[in-house]
Amino acid sequence: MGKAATSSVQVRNDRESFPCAECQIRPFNICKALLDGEVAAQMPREGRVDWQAHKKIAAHKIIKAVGEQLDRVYVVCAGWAFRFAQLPNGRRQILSIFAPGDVVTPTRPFDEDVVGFSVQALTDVRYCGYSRALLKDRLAAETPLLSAWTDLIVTERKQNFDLLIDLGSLSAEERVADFLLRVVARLEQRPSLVQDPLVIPLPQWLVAAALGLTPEHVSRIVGGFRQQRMVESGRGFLRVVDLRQLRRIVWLRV
Amino acid sequence: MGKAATSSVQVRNDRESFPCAECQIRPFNICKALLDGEVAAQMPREGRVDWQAHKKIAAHKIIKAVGEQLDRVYVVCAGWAFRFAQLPNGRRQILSIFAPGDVVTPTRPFDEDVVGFSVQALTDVRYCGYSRALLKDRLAAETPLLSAWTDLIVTERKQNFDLLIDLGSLSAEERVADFLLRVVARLEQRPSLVQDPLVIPLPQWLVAAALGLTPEHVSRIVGGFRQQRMVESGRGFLRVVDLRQLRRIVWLRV
DNA sequence: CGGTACATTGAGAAATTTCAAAGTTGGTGG
DNA sequence: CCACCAACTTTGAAATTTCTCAATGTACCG
Repeated sequence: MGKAATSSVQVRNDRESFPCAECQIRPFNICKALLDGEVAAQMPREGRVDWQAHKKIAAHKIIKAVGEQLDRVYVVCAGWAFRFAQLPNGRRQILSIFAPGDVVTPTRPFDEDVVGFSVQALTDVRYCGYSRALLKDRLAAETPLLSAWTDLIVTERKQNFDLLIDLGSLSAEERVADFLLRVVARLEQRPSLVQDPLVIPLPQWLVAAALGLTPEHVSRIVGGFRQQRMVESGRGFLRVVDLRQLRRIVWLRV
Repeated sequence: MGKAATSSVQVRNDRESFPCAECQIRPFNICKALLDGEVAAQMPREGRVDWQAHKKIAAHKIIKAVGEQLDRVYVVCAGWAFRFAQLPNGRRQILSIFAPGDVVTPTRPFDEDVVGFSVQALTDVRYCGYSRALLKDRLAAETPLLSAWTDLIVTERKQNFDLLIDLGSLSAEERVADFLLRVVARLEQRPSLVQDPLVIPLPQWLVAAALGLTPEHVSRIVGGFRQQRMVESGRGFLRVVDLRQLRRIVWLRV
C-alpha cells in the first residue's frame, strides 16, 4: 500500500471519465466494496499502475483469449458476456455467463496471470479492469473487502456445481427449465438492471452451448414450453411466464 | 493468534496420537504448509479449540451430510471419498472425488458453515479436521499459507471446469477416456501414495455417476477399451495400460 | 458358504443428434 | 426508406447414442 496516492475524489469529479459515478449496478455488486470508503478514494487514478481501466468492446468480439497475460481483474459494467472452452472438434462449451455487475474471474487475484478460458462479448460490453496487483494488496489489508471477494468465489463455485448437476443428471427439458430458473434468480438479485427479471436476454444457441445440447433440440423444448404458456420467446430472448410450472418440470422424473 | 500455546513439538512427540508424524503424503499436500514451521508448532493441541482432530470412518458411510454445521476443514489422510448431490429422483451426481491428501472443501474457511453437498467415504477413510476459525486466522496472518491455500481453490475450480467440459461436450467414450487421464494426472502429482499411478482404485459405478452415464454403459465402454488393450479392469479398479491411445480417443471426433 | 455389491451382456425403447431446408428477424449499406 | 444479408429459429425425418429393463456372472466380506 506504499503507492503514492496523487489523486482524490475531487480529482475524479474534475474529470468526466469516471463512469462509476453514475453506475446503476454499483450498490449491488462488488464495486461498492471496491469504490466506497476512504481507502478506495486514495487508489491511484493514473500513473504507472491505474487502479481502474474502463473499456468497451463490440458484440461477438473476444474480450480475452485463452493464454493471454492478464494483470487486471474484470467487472462487466454493461452488456452480457460468456466464458467458453474451445474444443479441438470446433465445438464450444459455455462455462459461465456474465450479466452486468459480474466479476469475470474471481480467482484472478490468486490465480496464474494467464487466461485459462476465453471470454467473449455476447452484446456490446462495457467493462472495468481493476489492477490485479493493487487489488491483491487491498485484499490482504482489508478484511471486509476480502470477505466480500471470497463471497464471489464461493458463488461462482456454487454455480459451477449447479451446472454440473444439470449436465450430469437432468434430461434436456429439465436442464432448460432449470437454466431459466437459475438465470431468473440471478437477475432478481440485481434490481438495478432489471426492467423485468423474467426476461432473459440470451439467444437459444447460447443456452444450447451451455447445456451441452444442440440448438435444434433447445428450440423444440422451448417450443413445447411456449405451447404450454410457460415461456414466451423471440429472437435473442426468453421470457419466463409461469415460474411455478417451470419449477414443476425440474422436480419431475421423481 | 493470541491463543495460549500450551503445547509444543515435544509435547506432541510425547503422545502417540499424532498421526501426521509418519504421514507419507504430508510433504506433497497442503499439510506441509499447515504443519511445518514455527507458527504451526504453537497451534493449540488441546483445549477449547483443537487445531487438529483426527477421525476414522468406514467405507460407504456419510462423512458429512448436506445441511450439517461444520467448524472444521477436512483433509483426507488415507482412503478415497466423494462429494455428491442427491436429486429428488434418487439419482446422485458425483461432484468431486477425493484422493488421499485432498482438501475436501477448500472454500470452507470463507464459506458458510453449513455443508452444501454431502461427502461419503468410498473406502475406509482417515481424515483430519483443522479448526476453521484458527485456520482463517492463520490465512489472514501468513501470506505464504494463504497463497498455498488459494492454490487449492484454483485447482478445484479448474477440475470443475474440466468436468463441465466432459459432461457438456464429449461423447460417453470420450468422457470415460478423459476421466481416466485426469485421475492419472492427479495421482502422478502424489508420488507417495502411488505404487502405480496408472491404477485407479475406483469402481465403475462411481465413474458412471461422475460422468452422468449409466453403469451398464460405462461397463460396455470399459469393455471396449479392454479389448483394445488400453485398460485392464477388475472389481473396483481400472488400470491404464496405453496412455497414448487413450489420449487419441479424447481428441477423436475432430 | 452364502449374500451383497459390483460387473457384464443383450434386446428393445427412448432421448438426442444429425442433416436438410425453410422461415424470421434485425441491422446495414445503398 | 428499402432491400438484402447474416444470424438466429423452426420444423421434419432419419440416424445414432444412450438408457432401461432383465438376466447372468463374479468377487469379496463376514
